[in-house]
Amino acid sequence: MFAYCIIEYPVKTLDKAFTYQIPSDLRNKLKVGMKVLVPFNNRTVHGIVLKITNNYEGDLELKEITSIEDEFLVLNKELLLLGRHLQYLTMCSLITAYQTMLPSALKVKTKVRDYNDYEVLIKLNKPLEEIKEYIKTHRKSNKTQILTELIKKEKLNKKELNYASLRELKQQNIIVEEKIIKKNITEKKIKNDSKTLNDEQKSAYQTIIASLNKTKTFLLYGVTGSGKTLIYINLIKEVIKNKKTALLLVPEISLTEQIVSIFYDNFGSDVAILHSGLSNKEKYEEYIKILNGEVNIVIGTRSAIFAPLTNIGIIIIDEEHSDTYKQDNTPRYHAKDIALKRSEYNKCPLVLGSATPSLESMARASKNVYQLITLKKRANNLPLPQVYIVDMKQELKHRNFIISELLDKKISECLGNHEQIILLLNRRGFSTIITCRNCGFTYKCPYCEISLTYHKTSNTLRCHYCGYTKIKDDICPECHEKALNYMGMGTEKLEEIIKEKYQDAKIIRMDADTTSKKGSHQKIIKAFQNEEYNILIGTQMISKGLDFPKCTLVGVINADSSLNLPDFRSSERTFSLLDQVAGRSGRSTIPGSVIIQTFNPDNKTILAVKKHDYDSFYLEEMKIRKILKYPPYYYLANIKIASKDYNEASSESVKIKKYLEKNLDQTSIILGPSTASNFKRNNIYRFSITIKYRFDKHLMKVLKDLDEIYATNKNCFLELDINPLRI
DNA sequence: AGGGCTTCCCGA
DNA sequence: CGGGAAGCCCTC
Repeated sequence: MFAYCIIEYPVKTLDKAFTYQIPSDLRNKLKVGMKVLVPFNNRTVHGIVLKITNNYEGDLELKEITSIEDEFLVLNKELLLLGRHLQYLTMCSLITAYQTMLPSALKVKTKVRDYNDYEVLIKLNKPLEEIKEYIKTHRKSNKTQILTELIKKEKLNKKELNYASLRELKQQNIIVEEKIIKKNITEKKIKNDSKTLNDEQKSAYQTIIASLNKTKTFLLYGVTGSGKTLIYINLIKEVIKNKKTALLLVPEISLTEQIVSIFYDNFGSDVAILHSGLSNKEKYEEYIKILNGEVNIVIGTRSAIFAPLTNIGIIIIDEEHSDTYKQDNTPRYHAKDIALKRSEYNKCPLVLGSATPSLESMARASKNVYQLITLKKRANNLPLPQVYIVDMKQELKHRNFIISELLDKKISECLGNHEQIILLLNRRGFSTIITCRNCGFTYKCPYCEISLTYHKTSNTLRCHYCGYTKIKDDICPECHEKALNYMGMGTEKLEEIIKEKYQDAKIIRMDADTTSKKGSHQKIIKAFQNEEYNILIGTQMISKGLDFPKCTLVGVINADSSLNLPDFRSSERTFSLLDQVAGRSGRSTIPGSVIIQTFNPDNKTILAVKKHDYDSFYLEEMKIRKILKYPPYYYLANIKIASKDYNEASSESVKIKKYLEKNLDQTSIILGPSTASNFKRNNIYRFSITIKYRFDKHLMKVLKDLDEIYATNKNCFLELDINPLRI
C-alpha cells in the first residue's frame, strides 16, 4: 500500500504530493488526514497523508513512512476538502492551508506537546488470593497497608501514597500504574431567563427555520439593538434539538466575552470558544473538546470557521461586514467564503447578520442570491439615538478645536445625570506628527517612511506599521534647536484634555496600547459596565457590539479621519463605523444621542448616518461603485511586487503588467503599477497592480502561472490577494 | 527549506 | 593550485 503525503515546507516548489510505501505494521492504523514522519532527502520531515492507494504507477524507488505522529488527530474528510478550497481561493500552498486551519499546538512540525493534566492511579495486578497471601505472609508495613486499601477501594491516587513502597510493589509486579487524563470540569450552569422573541424577531426566526436542512444564505439586516443575538440563540436551540451542531463567528475578541457569557447562560458547557486571545494550551483544549464531540456549539473569531465540528446545522457570521473576517497575511482568505463552502458541504443555512451590511452582501441580497431578512425596530422599542452633526469649521471660529460647544454641553448634562459617555477617536497615541518649527524636519520611520506617533505614557516615538520605537528627543536631530512641535491628536492626548476639562469625571481609555495584555479588554469593558467610570475613550475597537445600558451619549471627535482615506471603501467603512458607534447609545431605557464632529457636514455618508438611513447610503454608494467599476460591480485581484531593491521591484512590476495585458481577458482592467499604500515597510519596497474583472475565466490560471514564475525568483516576490478589502 | 555537489573566483 | 563562497539541484 502507498500513501500520498505533503510535507511541512511551505515552498511553492515542494507544493505537491510525495508517495511513500506504508510499512506493514502501520497498514491498519494509517488513515487519510493523519500527521506522519517521512524520510525526505536524507532527513526526516513532517507531513500529512492525503491519499492511500493499493497501487503505484511510477518508476521511483519509494521509501517507507517512518511513523505516525498521532493516531487520534486526523483531519476529517470535510477539513481535507476545505484545505483544498482554501488553497484554490488564496493560491497558497496546500500545507499552508492545513497549517492555517489547525491551532498552533497541532500544526505540523510543532511537536505535539502534551497539554493534558494527568492523574496517576494505582491498581492491583495479581489475583486477589495472591494479594491476600502476600499480606498474610509479610509483616505489617506501609506496603501491606496500601494493598489492604487497594482491596477495598480498587484504585488509589498515587499522590497520596508513599513512593518508596510503591516502587517496590511495582518492581514485584504486584501493582501497576494507570494514567488518566484529568479534566478540569468547569461546569457552566444554564440560567433559563430566556427572553421571548418579538414579532419581527419571530418572523425572522421562522424564515430561517424553514430552510434548516438546506444550503442557503440569509442576510439578516437589523438595526443596532434589534436583538440579533436573541435570534441566533433561538436558532441554535432548534439546531441542537435536531442533534446537529452550530458555529458562530464574531468579529473580534473584545466581543466574544460578552456574547459567550450569554451563550453560557443558555447552553451551559455545550460551548467551545476559539479566538486569538487564548493561550496555545487553551486553544488546544477547546479544539480537542470540539474534535471529541464534547460540545455542539463553537463561538470564535475568523479562524474558528475551521473548527472540526461535524454535522453542522447552522453557521452564523455576526457583523458580517467586518474587515476582521479577512486575514491580512497569507493565506488571505475571507471567513465568509469558507463558511459558504461549509454550508454547502453540511447542507445547512448560513446567516450573515449586520446593521450595516457590506455592499457585496446587500447587492447579492437584492439579486436574491441571499435571502434578505430585515429587522427595522430596536428590540426594546426605543427610538434610535438622535444624531447631531457639528460643523467644526464654525467651531474653529469660536476657538473650539477639539470639543464643540454642543458636545461639551451634552457631556456635562450626562455627567450630571450619572449617565455614561463614549468618545470615539480613531487614532491612538498622543501626537501623530512631530515636526521641527525651525527647520521643518519631520520624524519618519526609517523602515516604513511614515510619520512616527508620539506616545506620552512611554515617552517614545513609534511606527504604527512595523512597531519601530525610539525614545523622544528634546531637540531636533537635524538642526539641534529646541523647536519640536507636536501636532495631530490621538486617544492619549484626548484623554488628557478630557481629564483636564471634566475634573470630576472618571475616565478610561481603550485602544491597542491599553489592551495589549491578556484579559485587559475584558477588564476595561467590565469596569465600564459596572459604572466605575463615566467616560470611555477609544479607537474603533469600542464601536462594535458592546452593550452598555447606561451609555446615553456617543461623541465622534473627528469623523473625517476615516472618510478621507484614499480607498474606495472609505465611505462604506465610515458609514458602518459611525452607525455602529452610534448604536452604542441609548440601548436600555433612556433614549440616547450621538454627536458627530466633522469638517464635512454636507457629506452624503455623514448625512445618511444622521438619518440612520442605510438604504439611501447603499443606493448612493452603489452608483459610485458602478461608475468607478469597483465591487460589487467588478471583482478585484491585487498583486504586490516586493523587493529589497527599489529598481528590481519597479522593473518587475512593469514586466508583470505586460504579462497580464497579454494573457488576461480583454474585458479586464489592469491598474498600475503604482507604489503600494505600504510602499516601504520593513525596508522592503512594494509596487501594486490591481485587476478589475467581471468574468475572466483565465484569471486564476494566469495568476497561478505568474506565482509559479516568481516562486524561484530570489530578489523579488509576489503577494497575491484575491478580493482584497483594500488596495 | 536545506544539504550536497559543482562552479567560480582570486591570491599565491 | 587550493580554498572558500556562490550557484544549482534535488528531494517520493
